Amino acid sequence: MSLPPDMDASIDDQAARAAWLYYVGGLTQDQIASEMGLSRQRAQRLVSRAVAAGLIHVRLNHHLARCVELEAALRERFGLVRCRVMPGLGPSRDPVRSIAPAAAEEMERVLAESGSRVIALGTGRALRGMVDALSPVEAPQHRLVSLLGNIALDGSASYFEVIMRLAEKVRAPHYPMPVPVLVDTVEENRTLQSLGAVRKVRGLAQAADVTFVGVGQMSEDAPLMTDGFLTADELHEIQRVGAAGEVAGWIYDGQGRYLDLALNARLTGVRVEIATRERPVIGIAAGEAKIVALRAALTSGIINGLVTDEPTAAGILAG
Amino acid sequence: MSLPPDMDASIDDQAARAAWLYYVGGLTQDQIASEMGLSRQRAQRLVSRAVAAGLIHVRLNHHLARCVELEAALRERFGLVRCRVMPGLGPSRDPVRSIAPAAAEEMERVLAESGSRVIALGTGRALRGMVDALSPVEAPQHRLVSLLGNIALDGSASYFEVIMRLAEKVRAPHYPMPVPVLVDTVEENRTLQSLGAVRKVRGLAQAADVTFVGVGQMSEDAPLMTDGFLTADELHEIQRVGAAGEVAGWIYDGQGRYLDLALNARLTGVRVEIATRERPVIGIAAGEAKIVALRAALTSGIINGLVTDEPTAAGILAG
DNA sequence: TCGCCGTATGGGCAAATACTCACGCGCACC
DNA sequence: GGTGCGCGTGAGTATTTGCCCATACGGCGA
Repeated sequence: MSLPPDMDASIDDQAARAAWLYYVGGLTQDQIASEMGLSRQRAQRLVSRAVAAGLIHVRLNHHLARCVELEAALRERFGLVRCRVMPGLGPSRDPVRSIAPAAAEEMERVLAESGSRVIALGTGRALRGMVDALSPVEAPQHRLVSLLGNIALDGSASYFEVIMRLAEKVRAPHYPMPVPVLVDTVEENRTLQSLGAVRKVRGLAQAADVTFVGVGQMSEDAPLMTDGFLTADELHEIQRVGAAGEVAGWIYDGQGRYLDLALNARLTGVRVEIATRERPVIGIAAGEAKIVALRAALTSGIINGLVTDEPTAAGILAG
Repeated sequence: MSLPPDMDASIDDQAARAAWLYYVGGLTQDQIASEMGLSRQRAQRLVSRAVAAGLIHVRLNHHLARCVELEAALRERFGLVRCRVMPGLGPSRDPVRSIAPAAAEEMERVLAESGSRVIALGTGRALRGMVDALSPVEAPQHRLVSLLGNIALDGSASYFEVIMRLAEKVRAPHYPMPVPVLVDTVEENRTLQSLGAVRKVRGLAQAADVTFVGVGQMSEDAPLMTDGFLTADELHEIQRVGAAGEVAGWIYDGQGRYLDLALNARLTGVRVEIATRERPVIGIAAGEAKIVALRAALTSGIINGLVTDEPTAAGILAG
């Protein structure tokens, strides 16, 4: 997945230019084709490529009354530091599409601070979407630190990589958690935690000025299970003891109190503790399935900032 | 299939929602129509309205190699503090469309500062475009001040209003220059300048931390003439003494030295003096006609920041 | 060298979108 | 109360776009 040297760069350049002419200039693909000396089909492919590759950002420059209401209600009820509610995209559409641009704006707001900040990051599809939607900005004054590893049980590193992508975009020093998410035994965990490198990253993460996390549901489609960290049996067992959701792998109940599980001893990542106004924890999540998990995390204050979509916000408030 | 029976309060809300579904959600206008319970034509109109009203922002998330080169060359040659070059849109297209989003980003960068800043603003189509392209952000810590009035010779106030619009978007205290751009006599000017309110605004503008200005050409299509501040005869006279361009109404020659004109004594606005690294002056301008004016202003350092488009950048460097 | 395979290209076509026009409704002015 | 005006609406239509497919190109292994 390394960036090609030149050929693709110029392809991306062409794509970006075509998309610029299309969306900003308002030219038709025919006009773009003649302007750039291409066939119309090629112009079409370039525009569509630019969109697919995220070379083009579309953002809403208008706060919908309904979303603002929901934001206010959520702020009020849970005492949130930050809250954004984006319009829903209707059922059967991935809500990450909707919240990613707003999450990116929240991140940009932090990155724009001129003072040096420590920014901690979880993992997950929503955070990955956020990073993809982010405009590249030079922000080398900040430090990015991971709350948990990105290596699955089988050793594969494909679990949604967030911190490296982000670091690439903003050119900030970054501290990935250099360990698997979950280890097999308590002893292995103890050994890992004693490593200087791990201790340093943990310390940084615990001192983060702001934290961005996804929120996982504990229903049958729990990310922990689909990503292979839990078996179906383990999931059901944990559901029985009242699991409602999970942040960075740490599972909590319906009131947002962390559960005392055997699993905990094998988790290597940092547990996000109660968020404060000075050190907020922003949850990035949306979807019917996550409503319960979000309400619980908001109730106890595991997260005190939220970016979500309209139906999810309504669902949280309905409970 | 319609989600909530909620009559979306305003037409803009509907338009924004439709555009969101279209651009972010990727629904077709047919799907939007059934989702929102409208006719397809209405959905189409809403989307197009949202685009026209600037409810939707499209930005490029990719720096084109050619533009980066031009930026580097301009930075180097004129010692610029800030420089952005956006892709051109081809001839016969308004270059303001191209530079407005980039100018808005520059402004957002300033607005994102947490410390309090004084931001001075000129007038003109380019600045107006910048403000239109700006995302609304709460930035009440800053103060916005106008470099010149917005009242034309005939008393009309329609001259591109920038500061009020901007203040509305960012909710910052603002200080418009409460006078006509140009008065009839030197005495009138002296009277105006002695007013406390005017003195205060001038003082603020002169102490601005950052200044955004348009740049006017002095060719036959000079904004000063088309906006009615100069007659054709006056323009020709001023051209004869070497006028190359104008910033906030103050005319300078090909080296960017302000000219000593009779007109000056009747101008009420603040003259932008040499920009510094700490107090930069950002020029927002593009177009074939403005190349000479821009090169002059850059040469003497009337402006030390620039947002322009590709052909204009190339033209400036070619001279 | 040949043939195969993956990839990119342009033509054609159906779907989607933008535009035009005629109509209807409400409103203000007569 | 009539009349004209302006705005919004839906139907119809021209344009634009997205997609499929046949084909050309180029690299690679036999």
